Amino acid sequence: MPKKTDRATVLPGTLDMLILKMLTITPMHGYGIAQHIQQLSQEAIQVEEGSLYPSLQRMQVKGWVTSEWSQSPTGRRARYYRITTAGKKHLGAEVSDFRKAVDAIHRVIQTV
Amino acid sequence: MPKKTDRATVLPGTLDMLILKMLTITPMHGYGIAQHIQQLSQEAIQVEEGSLYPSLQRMQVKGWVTSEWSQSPTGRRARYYRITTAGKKHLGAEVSDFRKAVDAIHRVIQTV
DNA sequence: ATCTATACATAGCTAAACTATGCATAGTTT
DNA sequence: AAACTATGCATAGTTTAGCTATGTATAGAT
Repeated sequence: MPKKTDRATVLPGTLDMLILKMLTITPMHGYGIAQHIQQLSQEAIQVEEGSLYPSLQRMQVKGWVTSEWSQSPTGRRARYYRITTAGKKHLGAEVSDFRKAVDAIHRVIQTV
Repeated sequence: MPKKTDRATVLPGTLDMLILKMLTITPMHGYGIAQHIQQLSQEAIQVEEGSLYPSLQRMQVKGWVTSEWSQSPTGRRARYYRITTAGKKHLGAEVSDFRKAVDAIHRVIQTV
């Protein structure tokens, strides 16, 4: 029996944005991206591998990231992702839309 | 050819919360809920009927809302929804989780 | 008469994120 | 030497929310 999906993502639809943001720091491999997000969010966000890698592949198809095999600091092979110019542009739009959306939701849920 | 789904919801996963919040004001029918959310969000959020009614039904099954047929002020039949005690409790948790999630995301995307 | 706004509802599709699983290797522990 | 843990990538299959599109129906305005 598969486990009941009790709690979904922190906020669906924001994963791409978080990943792209991490890649503006420096090119990273998937595992590193997940670690960074987890640490920066103070353990509030944990990116599942089954979400992470499909997302990276989608974004590669869309031209927001590129990737190449390389060596991780620990000497293991790893695929390093790099944000593209189009990716940066998209990230900017996503962050802007996110802020607007949050503001809009706050207006609604703060009503007395 | 069906239209490309270009922009999804403002923020997926928040619809139930918004609907429940509206019902804390007063019992409303579906159409009224959509109008209220649209106005309070200053037109930023538009709730599609194909999202609204399924959501109301799901929440009814979960026991967060009840409903009954009645008359709208314009004299037309309308199904009025009312938030339950369980619904209020759930709403509180949702709002709390939402705020935490937004904070966590902000921590990540505000990194320099 | 026709059009617009109000009002509910569902069938069918899409896409994101999840669970579960598989593969593989470096380093540590027993 | 064997086992375990952490690192690392990837995909198959499922679930679910929200969407598009469509149908029904009626009050009020033009």
